[in-house]
Amino acid sequence: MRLTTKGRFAVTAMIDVAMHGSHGPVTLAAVSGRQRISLSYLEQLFGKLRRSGLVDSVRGPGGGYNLAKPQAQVSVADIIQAVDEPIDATQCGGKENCLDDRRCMTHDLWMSLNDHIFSFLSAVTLAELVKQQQPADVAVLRDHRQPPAAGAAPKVPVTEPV
Amino acid sequence: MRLTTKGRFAVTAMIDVAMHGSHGPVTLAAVSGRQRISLSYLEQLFGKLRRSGLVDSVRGPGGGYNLAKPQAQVSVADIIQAVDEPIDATQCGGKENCLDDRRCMTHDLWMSLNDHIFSFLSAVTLAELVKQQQPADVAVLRDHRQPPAAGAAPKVPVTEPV
DNA sequence: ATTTAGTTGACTAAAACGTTCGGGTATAGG
DNA sequence: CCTATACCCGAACGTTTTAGTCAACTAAAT
Repeated sequence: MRLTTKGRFAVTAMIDVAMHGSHGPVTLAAVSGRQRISLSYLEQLFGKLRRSGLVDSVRGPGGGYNLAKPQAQVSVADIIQAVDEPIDATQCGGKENCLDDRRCMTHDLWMSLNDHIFSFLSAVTLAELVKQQQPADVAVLRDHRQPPAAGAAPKVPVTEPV
Repeated sequence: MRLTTKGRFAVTAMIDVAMHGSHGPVTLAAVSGRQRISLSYLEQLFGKLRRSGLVDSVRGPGGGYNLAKPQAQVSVADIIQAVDEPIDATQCGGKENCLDDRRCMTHDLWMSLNDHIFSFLSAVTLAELVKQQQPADVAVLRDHRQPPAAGAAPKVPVTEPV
């Protein structure tokens, strides 16, 4: 699992769609305007998100993108995996001939690291991020949204430091 | 905390130094030969590792690099931070004006993510990696090392999946 | 029909990665 | 002193990835 800024753009955009998609598809033009992400770049990212089954597209006027699944069923890991190239932190591609014909020393380390980070990112869902976002950005939503839930905004659940 | 292959090279090289540094400095030429990493690239990486206080250098014949601290006090996070550019997953550089003059939505998410990954990598020390490596690579070490400890090679401690 | 908006592919500039090269400087050994 | 060793430094290079642009296309609503 690679960690770059590309994945962050995708997550940001998905949060935006989640927050504004309550009554109809969200256009990329709107996301672009709100999040200051290039429209064409968004098109590339959402192409991948769509092919990964994370969003559905609606063409034509009034069209745009909808989440394909409930917010609670979309994790950050899903999003990042959809847009980032796999990267394969082990370089040997799962084979064990990375160094001469033995397995390279960091093989296990990076496999384990991959697993751990993936676990963490899989545990953070869009629903949680949206919930966390609302109180801070109430100003942005002064249009058509229902008021934020009562006991809102628990922080992102960081599995406790080791 | 960015995650690229660059950090892996650094970790691999540090493990190599840790494993072969028991009686004197380890030359980068030796590391290069064993780990198949370009010598000049290693020089760049070790320049950073040295400036970060992770290794000490000894010049001249018989010189090379020594760990500057006990293996148990060097974490993977230390190594990666030394060689990888900070990257600042929040893009706004800690400021909160990423989007217009408000904080961008993913600010908290990525801060939290950074913290979590950092915690994980901080908990994995060189000592553990070396210990884990020995049984698999006994063949490589058929020179001057003491036999591996009795109950050797616990896997890298993955904090359990969520 | 026209407009909206997704879909696709090619193309670009800038950055990062990994490497190579060419020169330095300090030091141990003869 | 001389020389081989090995760290030190910086410039240049080719490749890949980012991030963004552009143009042409398709589907659907009015």
